[in-house]
Amino acid sequence: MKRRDLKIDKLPTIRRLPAYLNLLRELSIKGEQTVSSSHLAERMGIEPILVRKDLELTRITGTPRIGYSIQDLIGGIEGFLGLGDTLDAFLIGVGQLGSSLLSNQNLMNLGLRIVAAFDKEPQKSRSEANGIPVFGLERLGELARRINVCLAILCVQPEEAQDVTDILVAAGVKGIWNFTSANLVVPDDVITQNEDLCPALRCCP
Amino acid sequence: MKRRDLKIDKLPTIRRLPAYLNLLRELSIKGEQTVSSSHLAERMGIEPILVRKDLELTRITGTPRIGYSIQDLIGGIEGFLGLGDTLDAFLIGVGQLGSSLLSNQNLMNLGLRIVAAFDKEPQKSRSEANGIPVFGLERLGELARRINVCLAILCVQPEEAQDVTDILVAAGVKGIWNFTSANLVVPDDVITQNEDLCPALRCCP
DNA sequence: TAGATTGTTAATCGATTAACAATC
DNA sequence: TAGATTGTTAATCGATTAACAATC
Repeated sequence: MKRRDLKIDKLPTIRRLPAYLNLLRELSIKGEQTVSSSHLAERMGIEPILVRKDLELTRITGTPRIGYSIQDLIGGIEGFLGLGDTLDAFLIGVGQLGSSLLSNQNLMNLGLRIVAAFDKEPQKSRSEANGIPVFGLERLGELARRINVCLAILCVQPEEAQDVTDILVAAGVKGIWNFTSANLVVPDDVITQNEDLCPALRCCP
Repeated sequence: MKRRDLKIDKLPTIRRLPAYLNLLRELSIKGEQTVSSSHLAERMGIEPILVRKDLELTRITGTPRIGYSIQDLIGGIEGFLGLGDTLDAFLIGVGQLGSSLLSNQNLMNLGLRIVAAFDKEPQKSRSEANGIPVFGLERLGELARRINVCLAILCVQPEEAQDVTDILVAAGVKGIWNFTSANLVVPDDVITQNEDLCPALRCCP
């Protein structure tokens, strides 16, 4: 069964899967073989039944009284998330946040590879250190078409975000990971994920 | 009516409010006076009725045929989110992501002020540039108690995250904004918001 | 076997959407 | 007035939780 055939719309679950993965890898390193839904639940701060529902999506089944095989789950989640086959991405805007992402090991772990970065002032940008070339913004459209990436990471100024987005969409990019505060307008077949740093500040009285 | 008296549990709405705020400020700068729910909805990529429901929470009412007063909405959302009264926070872990947050203007806009930063190797950390002192991690507990901040921003290595969290919780911190991949275990009266950079990668086939 | 844990089926809860009356 | 837009009330939808049978 291909990923596309599965229900894609279990968004809350999908967002939790990477957290399960982290936890499972940690347990695996500790030498654990199996894990129960209640243990995972406690570590995640959620209910065991929710864990079981989430894991159901990966098609991995557990064993009553034993729990789930950690290796199976790792494989199942990686497979479901499409990790393993690395996903190429562009990064646009090599400012402080952008360069921080360029060197972020987590992205690699998730199977994301930034193949090129773009900036208004490429010579100024502090990257290249990671071996990733930084091009001028004017080359974005051309290279997006040529290299045919489907994911872009947006770290530009909010005012520039929509313009850059339009270029990306025109070039066939299907996913935009938006770190700007701009609300992007995109066609229906393009997915945006906003990571605007807006905490639910109301934790404090 | 104090914020505390309002229903706090409209989480999806609360998470959308900062986005409305950005949009409204933008419109305000353009000289607009009023805005309709359908216009906001289009810009946000959601349904007009959802916008009206969201705005209901701020207690600002609109006018049929006219829409909402942009100034009123800005004030209402700021009031609701408790912006205006600045919230003091600690930042722990002044690596690349940490220093990027230290200089992030967005946080200031949201009324968040980082009053001190901590790092295992404070002398190595590249900050202080922003006038924010960087202390050694060993002083965290003491200073958290003395300065009495209620929010902390966590940018340490995942392995250190739980230890640092325990110190923070013991010192009375009530909100932890977690940028690590660790799953933090905290008491019920402490809120964590995870910003682990885990995109729903599945946008691409 | 007895007991723990999974996985299924049904119930609840909360968020979104729909319908429409109110109103400027 | 006529028409656009709000705000209310009800319906739908989806996610979480509960109950419990299946099973190792």
